[in-house]
Amino acid sequence: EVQPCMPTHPQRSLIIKTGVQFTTKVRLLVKLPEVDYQLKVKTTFDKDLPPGRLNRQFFILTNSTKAMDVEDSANGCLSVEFRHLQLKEKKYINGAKGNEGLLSVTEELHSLSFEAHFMVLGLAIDLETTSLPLVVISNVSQLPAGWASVMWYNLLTDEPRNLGYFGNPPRASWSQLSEVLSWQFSSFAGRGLNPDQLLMLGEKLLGLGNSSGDIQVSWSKFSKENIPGKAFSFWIWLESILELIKKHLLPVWNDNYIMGFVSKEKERALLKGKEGGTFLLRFSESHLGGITFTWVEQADNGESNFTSVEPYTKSRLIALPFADILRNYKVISEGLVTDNPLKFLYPNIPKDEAFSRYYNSPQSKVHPYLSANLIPISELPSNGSVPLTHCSSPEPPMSPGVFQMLHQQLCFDTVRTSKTLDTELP
Amino acid sequence: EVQPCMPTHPQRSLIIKTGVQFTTKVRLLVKLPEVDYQLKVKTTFDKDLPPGRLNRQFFILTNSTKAMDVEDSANGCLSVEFRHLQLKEKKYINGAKGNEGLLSVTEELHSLSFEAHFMVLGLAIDLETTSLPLVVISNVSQLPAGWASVMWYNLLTDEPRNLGYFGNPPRASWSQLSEVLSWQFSSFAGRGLNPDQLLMLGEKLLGLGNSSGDIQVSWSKFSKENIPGKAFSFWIWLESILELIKKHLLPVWNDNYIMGFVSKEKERALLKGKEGGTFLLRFSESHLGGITFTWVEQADNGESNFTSVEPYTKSRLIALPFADILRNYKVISEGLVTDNPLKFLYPNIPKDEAFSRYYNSPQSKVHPYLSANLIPISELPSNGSVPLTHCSSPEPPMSPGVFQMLHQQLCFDTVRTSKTLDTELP
DNA sequence: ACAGTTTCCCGTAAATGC
DNA sequence: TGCATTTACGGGAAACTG
Repeated sequence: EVQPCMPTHPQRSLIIKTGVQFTTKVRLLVKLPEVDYQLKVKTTFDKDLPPGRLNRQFFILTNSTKAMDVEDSANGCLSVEFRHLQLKEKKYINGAKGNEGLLSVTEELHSLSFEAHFMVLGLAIDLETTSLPLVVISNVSQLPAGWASVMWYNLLTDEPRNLGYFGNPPRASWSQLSEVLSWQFSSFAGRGLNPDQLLMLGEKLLGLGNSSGDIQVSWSKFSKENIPGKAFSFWIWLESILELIKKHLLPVWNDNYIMGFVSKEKERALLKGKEGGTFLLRFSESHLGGITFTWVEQADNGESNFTSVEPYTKSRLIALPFADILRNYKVISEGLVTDNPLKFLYPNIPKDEAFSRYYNSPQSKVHPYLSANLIPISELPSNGSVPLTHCSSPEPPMSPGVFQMLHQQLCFDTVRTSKTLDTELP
Repeated sequence: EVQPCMPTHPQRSLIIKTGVQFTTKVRLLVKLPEVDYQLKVKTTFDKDLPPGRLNRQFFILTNSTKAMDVEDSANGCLSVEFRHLQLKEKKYINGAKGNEGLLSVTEELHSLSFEAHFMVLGLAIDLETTSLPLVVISNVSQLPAGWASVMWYNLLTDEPRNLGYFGNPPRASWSQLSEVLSWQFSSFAGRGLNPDQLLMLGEKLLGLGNSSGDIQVSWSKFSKENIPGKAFSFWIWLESILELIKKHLLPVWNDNYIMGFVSKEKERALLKGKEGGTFLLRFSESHLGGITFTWVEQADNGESNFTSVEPYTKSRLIALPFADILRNYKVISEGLVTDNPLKFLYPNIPKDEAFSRYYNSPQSKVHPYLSANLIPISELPSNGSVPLTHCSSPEPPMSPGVFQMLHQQLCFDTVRTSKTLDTELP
């Protein structure tokens, strides 16, 4: 009876930030003969609190009742769009905060309910429907964690409304999960992940050698516990890269010039023996939202030397777009500036052939002034470069597939600045 | 009877942004023998609207009545501090917006009133007092214009509450105004303006040659009309420099290494004949919030050649602090990188002697990576540098003085994040 | 003390009003 | 249509709160 409605861009709806406007729409699927007069729909947040009380309670600030109207578009059925809805937290007057412990706010699931009551031929009819589970956040910094919850829920259950889901969340198989991850990249950026990239992610998440069978991944391992030795979880790390791509690397990513997810070992194996100046682009595993490049030089004794630059993050890329960094990169050693060591994008694409379309022409020079530009540079420690060992790693493929299903379950309409949740009355 | 209260930092109080919390405090000056029980004070925004109705109307969102209490500090008199006050605009129900025309929102003056009523020995006593005129803004982008109004009001009138002031604002003499400008720099940054700098500002505002007598400056010329050929007024330009100093140049400014306000002509006159590589720092007159440097080179034929770099603005200085720009600046010409052309800060201070204390050591290098730095560079057009003419200009001095008076009239207390307006009951 | 969470509010962008 | 003004909200930081 209750159907989540159709998708366009996955703008991370189903996450609502307090104090920020959102939009939701309900459609009446059945044709009601004589009820095209005022049919009012009321929307309520967390209408029937489940018996296990929630940690936090919210209410809709703005007017939450509105009359249905014939829809503008084709089919002419009745619908209402609530705009400018806003959520606010109830202040627990007498310390009644249900603190169940355990669950973090981004694991707490909520819902919007819609009700309509009317009479047809002397018959009182009550309609009611409910949105998919929602996550409520108070700051955008919680959005990545909230989105992890929405993904995990919709990946693993068909229940339209199991608000206690994260009390005991099921595991996902790597094959399921890797599909969602690739879909995140394709929907959020435009290009998904290839089998090599997914393999690297699988090994990172599950440990080397576990990539053969279809291993189960726990919710905690995916999004809650930190990667060993790091201060962030797997998903938070991956999400920081999505963000970096979206803001600073979009065309380069979509044109497939960023290998991105490669282990350092594999990176060296790939570059080994390649022509001097061959480089590839890799996302930082040590810092959130960073991208670095590694290039190879062939020493006279036949050894390959590898050098990597400190990862560039958002703040650097704001100052200088990534393509311009690649274009003008220099190394300075004892005051001597070397030529750009980056010549060929792995395997052998001349750098400018790959990247010149993204170069920004230096800004127009106002006449009496010399232009003020920045060039990216690395200072070589005077004791010479750091030699690095290398090793190889395997790379079995992995095929896409569940895409359609996910597309249906996870996408939702978004209208302009605010989010739209779309639901239908039976 | 009504006295504006004492100053500490001029954090631009008297400007209130809608939807942002502010704080105000009232003190009872007379000792009331038997009234240390509940003495309630009510604060009202724009209590007695002047007959010429205001364009916009605001009200205090939060609770505006509070009981006086014995003050914590020394003197033990009664006072109330209203915290978390917030202003919201009234929506004119029936199009009653008084639109007097002419006045912009930052010229519209408002006020806060405070009232207390009580009985002493059977005598009903009403106390009432009012703040200095306030400017209400809705976005920080209006703050510079609002602050201009506050300055102009307090500079030129002693009336505690002439809300129609900007209907016909008086002119200021340049000697008065230049004091306030210098005071803005000293209070906002830490170092005021010297006579040479003020002279340049005077010539810029009044035209060359007008700097001898004590010319009158109109409000419009100061803050409303654009500088000829520019898209901003004199004050908006000056304020953009204050902001630049505060955010990016504070120690360098306070140590007096920024000449800043020099005409291009005078700049060249000063540098002419100086040792090659002598440079000085000048604020951009063409763009808001920009700083540039000009250096001189002595050609073989005995001529001086001057070169200036495109002004650095906020966005560039976020990427690379100004001192590091000076430190590492390079010029590239046909692929050849020259040494840093900046050698001596005018008149003859070796660059590193002046600026090395501000240099940022390149960030710690995470071991396996090469550091990722930016260096500031200018590309010399291949047709060679741009020759520039030069001329000299006079420089009579100008003495400070009214400082104390201004300090009393313009400073107001600020408490933590929010602004405080301080007023006293008679 | 501290970590998780919310609030605050600047500054940019977009929307709105005149 | 263009300009003046307000609203929206991301993002960093401070404040809160168990």
